Amino acid sequence: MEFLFLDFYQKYDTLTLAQRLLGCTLVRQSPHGTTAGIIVETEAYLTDDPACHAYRKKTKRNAAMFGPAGTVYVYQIYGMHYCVNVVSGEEGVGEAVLIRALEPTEGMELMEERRGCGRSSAEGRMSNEELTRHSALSLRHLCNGPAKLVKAMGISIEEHNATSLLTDNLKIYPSVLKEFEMVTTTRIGITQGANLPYRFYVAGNRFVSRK
DNA sequence: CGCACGATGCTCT
DNA sequence: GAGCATCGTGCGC
Repeated sequence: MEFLFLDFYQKYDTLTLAQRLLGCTLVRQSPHGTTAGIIVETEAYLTDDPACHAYRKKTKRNAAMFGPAGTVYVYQIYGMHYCVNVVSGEEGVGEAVLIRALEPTEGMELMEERRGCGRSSAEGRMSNEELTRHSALSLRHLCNGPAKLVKAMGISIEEHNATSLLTDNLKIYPSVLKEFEMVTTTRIGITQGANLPYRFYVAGNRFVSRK
């Protein structure tokens, strides 16, 4: 199957792209192995939107947002976490789609290692039934948040910010979800532009960060 | 299960 | 110096 080409990122406005990315698969290839997941939750950040990092002007941090559609924008938040965006809209404008959650499909073991969710000492005392339940729980929490998926996928500012989604290192494949219901809500964790309905997720999907 | 809160460091004002 | 596009823990129910 072919990955998404430049025209996919170029032909939609940011709000539409945020919706069209649902169901698509984010794939990361690293020397340690391949990890992948279906995008199940996104948020749009527009240039005239006070919550958008590019709302005021171009700075060193947000420079990647002003690149062409299909550029990767990674930034640090709360001093210890990172989030990843797909740059959208016209080059030079400054808009992007935040990827908020993935349904893991490949390389879950590697994801666990990167997240630091290895077997705890408590698990040594669990019955098989408990272990199965705990494993399922871990899977559900592997990529159900913007900073979690960045860590699980091994995405970093140094290696990925301002790079193109058309390279093997990090790319996106077309939607694997045929028909699904989409939910639209306000965005999470912001104060400015808090009532704009710019968050989208796959209805009923258990890997979404929050309902 | 849900809610409250502290960690932690960079960026822009 | 304030403010973060967050997460994990700890507590109460």
